[in-house]
Formats: sequence, structure tokens, C-alpha cells
Amino acid sequence: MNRPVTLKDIARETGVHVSTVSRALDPNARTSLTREVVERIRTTAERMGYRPNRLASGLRTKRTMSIGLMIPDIENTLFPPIVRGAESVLEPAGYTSIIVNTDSDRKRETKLVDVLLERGVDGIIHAAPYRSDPRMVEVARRGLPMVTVNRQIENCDIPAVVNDDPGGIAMMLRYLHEKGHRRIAHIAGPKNLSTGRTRIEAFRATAQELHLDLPDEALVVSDYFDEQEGRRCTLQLLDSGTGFTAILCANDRLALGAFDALRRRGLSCPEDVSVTGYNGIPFLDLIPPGLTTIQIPQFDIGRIGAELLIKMMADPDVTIPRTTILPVKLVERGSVKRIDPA
Amino acid sequence: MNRPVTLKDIARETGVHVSTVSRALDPNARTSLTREVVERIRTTAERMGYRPNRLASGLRTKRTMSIGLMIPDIENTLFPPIVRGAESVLEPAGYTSIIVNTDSDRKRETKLVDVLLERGVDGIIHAAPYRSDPRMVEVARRGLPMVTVNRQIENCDIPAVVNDDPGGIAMMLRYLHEKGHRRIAHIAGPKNLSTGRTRIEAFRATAQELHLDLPDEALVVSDYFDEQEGRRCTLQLLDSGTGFTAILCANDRLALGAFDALRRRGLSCPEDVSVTGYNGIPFLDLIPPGLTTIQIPQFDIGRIGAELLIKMMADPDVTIPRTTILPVKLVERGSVKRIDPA
DNA sequence: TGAAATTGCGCAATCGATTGCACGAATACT
DNA sequence: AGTATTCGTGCAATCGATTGCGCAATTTCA
Repeated sequence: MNRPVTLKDIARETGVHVSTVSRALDPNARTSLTREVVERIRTTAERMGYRPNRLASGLRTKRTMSIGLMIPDIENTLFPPIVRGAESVLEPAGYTSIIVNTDSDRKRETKLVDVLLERGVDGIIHAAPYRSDPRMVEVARRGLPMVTVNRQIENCDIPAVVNDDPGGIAMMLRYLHEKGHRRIAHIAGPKNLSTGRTRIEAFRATAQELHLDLPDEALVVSDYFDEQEGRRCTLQLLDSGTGFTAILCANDRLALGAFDALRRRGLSCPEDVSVTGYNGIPFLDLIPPGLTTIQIPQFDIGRIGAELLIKMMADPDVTIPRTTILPVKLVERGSVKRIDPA
Repeated sequence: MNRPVTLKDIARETGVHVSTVSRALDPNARTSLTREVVERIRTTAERMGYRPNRLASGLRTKRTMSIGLMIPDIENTLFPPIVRGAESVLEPAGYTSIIVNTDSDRKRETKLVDVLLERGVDGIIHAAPYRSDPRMVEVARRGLPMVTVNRQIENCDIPAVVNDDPGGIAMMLRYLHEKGHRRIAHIAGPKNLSTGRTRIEAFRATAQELHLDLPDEALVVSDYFDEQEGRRCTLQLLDSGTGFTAILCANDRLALGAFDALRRRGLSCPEDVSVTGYNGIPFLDLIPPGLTTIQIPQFDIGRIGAELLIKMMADPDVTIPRTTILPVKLVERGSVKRIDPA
């Protein structure tokens, strides 16, 4: 493996000191050099195929131009668009992102934060925090720029970019109401996630506003945002004996699980039960009967999160709003049937 | 931001030299230290919350314990499982991966390789190379451990982990034949990708074996492995006037596009035309009529690729087979109808 | 018991880039 | 013309960890 070209090599070649080379190659050099020298150094650097060693410069400057991107699981289709959104601003700014999968496991998360810290990331975007997350709060307090996206950590001042969940849930519930549904069940998300909590609260509030009857059995809380839990909760609803004409699910994967549970019980959607989701993950339009859902701006969540982070890294004292709320919209597909309000 | 603990801090605390601390913390130290000293250093390191600075050690040792993972696009559901497979072995081995999206763009790829090299990755896993890729070959020849997975670069000795594409295509074509299909069209993948070329060759060879009539019009080559191209090629097939009862697509996304094109023309699958895919990406089971496809071992592709890479990084002279071929299997779903061989 | 071998640890250089400081030369100013 | 600035570049320290070498202390062996 032939040794990469270093500043020293260029210095020897051009007959100047290595520090001069460094300055010549620094786009925003504070010391002025002769135009001629800069030119000569730049061209030989080019010719020799010089590539700066990020390790060395990072060691010296304490800036690695890399950031950590923590997500629950890259296989969950909710997250890749967020990643691309974040990279759409990070990459042009010269940052490289290190993506880690937490698997929503606190122990893993702790370990992964250490990994990121060891690698000297300049900041962290966390797309999967729990509502309470002392470790992340501590790291942020120590001074590492950090933002959370999609979800947020409570009781701290880490900037968060989230969706308008109250608005989205209210919109969806009103939509079901307009479609004639009166007995509406809710499969809520995990209580230890901000999205889980916010959505269930919004559901309750809106249900009350609409004067909907909401028996305890019509509201089940899932342990995870996945299909399996969607199935389990739907079966629980079905078995509880509580009557309902629609299920509002706290996210799409729960809704997909609901589809499956209904099918297993010989019920059809939307004929027997209407179902709605939340997030608007890919492929939903191809899966019958087409899940009516709330589309969140996945790409923008990542993009804006990264923009905020870049601001924070540029100026540690900049004030960033505690939460940035992004608008959502309702996407109508086939999983909701208009019924006659009995 | 309080300064991280360094070896020097521990040295001062324990009253020994920094080099002794370094050796005490090195699991496979070649110099022997007193058990007592090691113990004392280890506990104070623990107590002080020492985390090694990877930049510094990487600078000195030329090993960063990070690898580059090049994929076309993380939003393409084919790749996240490959990523997880790779990380399932990299992470336990202490490696961190830097994932970059090439968008199948050669210019971007060149830039991204440089990014990875600047970061001093110890090796690269490329999941999206073109058949010909001089830049990657050059980097590999310079001595950087590299493997390609899923696809391979031709005319070079970079180890590749690929699927049994000839076997898979043959299996699928025989399957269609058994189901009574005789006039079978093929939507091939891009010619500049090894998977595109290998599959079309396998198709041709197997078609000949089965004595199938294969007019030129029954074979269209796509420019990209995506739904849009699947649509375009299907419409082209339909418009060509060549008769066919089934379309064997070179991958799932092309097949999904075929579904759509047939629907637009008022044709139904599998009633009017049978369609098959390749890869076995997620969600296929939920999309009617259920795509019959060849399931490739996505996770294992990543896992084995990473295992090979780790071997290469451990010993630059180790001999790795030029290609490792992984078995595939046929997954029967609803998109193929048995017909009466006219 | 004395020389030789071994053990345990410190010293200092090193990886590559950055940057405060200093110094000589060129320019400006009075 | 002589001094004060400014300019362009070199010098050397530094970031944090690693490692070859060497030295003193201890152990081994004849």
C-alpha cells in the first residue's frame, strides 16, 4: 500500500515549509501568502494527488467534520428518508455521518454514544430517543451539539424537530368523525416514547371535543411500534367486546398489523372496520386497501434537524427553539369507509 | 464542554508514565507489567471515565477501526438488510461503519471514495459497483482491503460475494415453464451492472435449454433497476406486439413497475400475464397479487462480505476466493398462474 | 557470590496537520 | 533618510496514543 501524500511531501517538492503548505491549502487562511506561492503549492498538491488526513487535522483542531446519526433501525422504512434528508445538508457542508442503529435498546444506545464520542463526532442527531434519556442529556449538557428529530426527550433543552402530532391526530380523528364514525378505537404507541404519549393525549382531547364515547377498552397501548404489536392490540380490541367501527392507529406499522389481525378474524377493511395509520411510510399505496394515513415530512425532518445542528456546531451559543414543529397532511386512501352514524 | 480524560490524566493520577498507562490498557500488550500496576491503572481509568481517542490512536497506528460501506441508496429496501448483516459482524469486532450513498453516480462514487480514504477507513465494502470500475480497482490495488457484495467488478481480483444468479434465473424460468408458460418475456437489468448481465445471460441460456422461442422483441433491457423502468419496459413489450404469457423481471422493482403498467393497460396479473421478480425485498408479501420471486440472502450477503473483509484486514496476504456464491430460493406467491401450454 | 539474563517501566520520537510567535524583508510614513 | 508597519514565511509546539530502545532493579544460574 503506497503511502498517501502528506503536507510534508508537498513541502519537500515545492521547497517551502510544511506550515506554508498548510496555509496555502486552507481556503480561509488568516495569514496572507503570495499568490504565486499559493498557486504553485496548490497545483503540485493537485498533481501529487494530495488528500488531507482527517485524523490528523481532527486531532489538532478538535473538529472531525463528522456527526453521529442515531436511529432505531435502518430497516424500518421510516428512517432512511430522514437519513437522506439529514445528509442532504450535511454532505454539502463537508460533514460525514456515522449512522448507528440503537434497536431501541438503552444499553446499546449508551454503548453507541461512547462509540460516537470516541470518534470525536462534532454533533449528534438522535432520531430515536426515549422520553427520558439521562445519558443523552448529560452528553448534551457537556457541550456536544445535539438535536433530536421525530421524537423528543422531555425535561431538557435539547432542540427537537417534531411533527405536528396533536394536529395530525386531531385531523385524522375529525376525518373519521366526518365519515360518520362514532365508536373509534385507538391503538396507542409506547408510553415511553414522546410520539406515543403525544398522540394518545391528542386522541383523548379530540375525542372529548367531538363528544365521542370512549370506553377504556377502546384504547390499547402497544409496547412497540411494529406490526406484531398492531396485531396483538387489534385482537385485544376485538376480544374486549367493545364495539367500534374504526381503529385509529398511532403509526402505520401498527395499522399494518391491524390489517392482518382483521383478516385473520375474517373481517375486512374497510367494509367491517376502518383503519388509519400515521407517518406515511413507503409502499403504503401498494398495499390494499391502501392505508389512509397522516403523512409526515420525513425528508424535511432530517434536513431541518441537520440544519439546526450545523448552526449549533458553528456557534455553541446560538439559541435554537426548543421545538420545531413540522406540518403534516392527511392522505386519503381506501382503508376508511363512510358509514351512517348509527 | 469539559475536556475528555486522556492517558496523560491517568498517568498523572496514578503516578506512572503515560506509556505505561497505554500498555496497561492495551489488552494484548507485548511488554509485561506488574499485575498490581495494571490493576491500579485499569481501575482509575474506569473511575475517571476514560475513553480512548480513536483519532489519536488511528493517526499513530494507521488503523482507524472503521470501514466504508458503499451502497447505491439507503432508501432502496434491498440494502438495509445487507447493512445490518455487515454490521452484525463488524460491530462486535470493534469496527464502525461509514455508510455512503452513491446514488449509482460515478462522479459521486469517486468523491465518496476520497471521503472514505481521508477518514482512513481500514477497508471498504461496496454493494453497488459497476461491472467496470477503474477507480475502485486502483484503490484496491494500492492495498486497501475491499470486497464487493451483491454485485461484482469484472476483470479484477477484488473478492465478491454474490448470489447464485444463474441458478436463480434458471430456477425461475424452469418454474414458469413447468407452469405451462412457453412465450416468456424478460425485462433485463442494466447492462453495466454485473447482476444485469449475469441474469440476462442465464435467461438466454436457460431459454435455449428449454427450447423456448425467444424473439428479440421479447427481451427489453432496462436502464435502471426501478419501478419506472419496469413500467416503461412493460409498455414497450406490450406495444411490440410480441405475444407472451409471462414476464420474468430481473428484479423486484422492475416487477412492481410491470404490475403497474399491466394495470394501466387494463390487464390483470396473473390472469392475463404472469410476472416474477428477483431479490425478495420486504413488503412483497403484502402487495397483491403477491410477487413470486427469487429470495436472495440479503443479511448473509452483508455478513459474509464483512467476514471476508475482516480476514483481509487482519492479514493482507490471505487468499480469499475471487467469488463467494450464495444460494437463493424461489418464493411462490400469487403472481404466476398455471396455464395450458398452448 | 558474581556475572548473565530477565523483568518492569520511563524516555522520547512519531503519526500529519494546525497555529501562535518570531524574524527578516519589503513597504509606508514622517 | 530613518523609523515604524506590514507582509510573507519559517520554527516549533501541540493534539493523544503508540512503541522501539534503554536502563535499573530483580532474578537466575554457575
